[in-house]
Amino acid sequence: MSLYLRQLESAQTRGLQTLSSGQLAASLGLNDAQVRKDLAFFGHFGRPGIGYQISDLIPALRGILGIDRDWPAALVGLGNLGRALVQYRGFRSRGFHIVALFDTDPKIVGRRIDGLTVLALDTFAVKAAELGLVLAVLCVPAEAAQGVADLAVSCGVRGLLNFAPAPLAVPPGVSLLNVDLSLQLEQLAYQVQSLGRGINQPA
Amino acid sequence: MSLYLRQLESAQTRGLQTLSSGQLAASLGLNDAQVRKDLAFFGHFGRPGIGYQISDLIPALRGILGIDRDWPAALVGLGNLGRALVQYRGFRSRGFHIVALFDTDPKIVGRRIDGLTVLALDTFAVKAAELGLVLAVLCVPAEAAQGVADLAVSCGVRGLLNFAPAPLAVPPGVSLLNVDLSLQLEQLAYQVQSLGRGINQPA
DNA sequence: TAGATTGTTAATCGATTAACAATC
DNA sequence: TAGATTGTTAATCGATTAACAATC
Repeated sequence: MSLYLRQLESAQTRGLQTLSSGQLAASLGLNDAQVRKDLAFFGHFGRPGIGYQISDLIPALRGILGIDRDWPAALVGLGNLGRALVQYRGFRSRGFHIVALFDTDPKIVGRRIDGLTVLALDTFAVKAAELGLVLAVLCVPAEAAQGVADLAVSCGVRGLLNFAPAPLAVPPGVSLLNVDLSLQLEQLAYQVQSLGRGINQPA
Repeated sequence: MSLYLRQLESAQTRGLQTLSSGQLAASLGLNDAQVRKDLAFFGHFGRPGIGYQISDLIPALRGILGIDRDWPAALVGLGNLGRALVQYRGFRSRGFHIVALFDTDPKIVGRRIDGLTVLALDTFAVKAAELGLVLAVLCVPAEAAQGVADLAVSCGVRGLLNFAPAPLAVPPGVSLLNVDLSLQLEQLAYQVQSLGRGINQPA
């Protein structure tokens, strides 16, 4: 769905008005029936003989993906990765707002990073209520991850983006997305190694 | 495969000698037949009635995954994300060695980061041959990504880990792994939004 | 009307699970 | 021998693709 949205946005900047399932499929390397099925799942967006009206479909997909609203997010753990993510432009461009930074290290608490002051983790509950935090990005060490996740969830956070290489348990009703860079590296190594024997993987 | 390896390593630190497909499956939330099939694909590692010998299977999996050797890697683009990744401990713990840093910005070239001096990108070819670079991590802006990828590939790099939010084209024989943080965020937002209607996703 | 393209149903394909003979 | 567990074949399930009536 995100990928469809990007193709549509790209087509819009190229000045196109409509796009057919065949065109969308080709640009993403998919089957046209697949595209129609995916889009039809959420509603009747296309018109037979014409295709999909780009100007109608883009806002519809934004709504479906939930990026037409603001998602107040906290970032916990201001190590190297955490600091990099605060400034990552991809976060803001899609309706995400990191509105609070937390850490436990007294050397880091109080610092200003990108216009935000790093707060002590034990003020999380107060700030979560105040700012209406919905998402939390975890850049803490593996050992600390579950504790922070529990804290965040108990304060009403409903989505976690976890960069710690630790398997987290969250209650039903809370979304969890793991970004495990070591795992990605292992997969890259495996792919490179297998290439010698003609095994190819899609990008 | 990576996940099996982690479970095996974790079991080894707990002092276990063998693990059955059922135990492995349970700890990862899979079916036992699935585990046997995955492992059998690479060889006959198990013994009926006993299970899998942990001390034999760990090195075997390491070899299969290719993390039993060194992968000299370059990192291109020393912005916030790039600097964070250089210091990311997950990179070294698995046999990955970032042995060269490159950037085009004259303000960054020449700086020392984590014991390495940032080199000008136009010395890539020379260094690639000298160090035997096999992998490259791209933390450059989206516009620059394809150019850097082409350069790296032409210098013999066989695997790319791309953090730029840009679709890259690489020739067959070269592996590409994209880490698109904005995409991950969109997926998190979608999950959180769908939760209200009882749609649940696996972690 | 003829050509294009949708939404959806039926057919195909692949992947997951169950079952079981072989083996420790 | 009896219990446990493998590797693998057969059965099931779900997802992808093809086909087509409906519609612009």
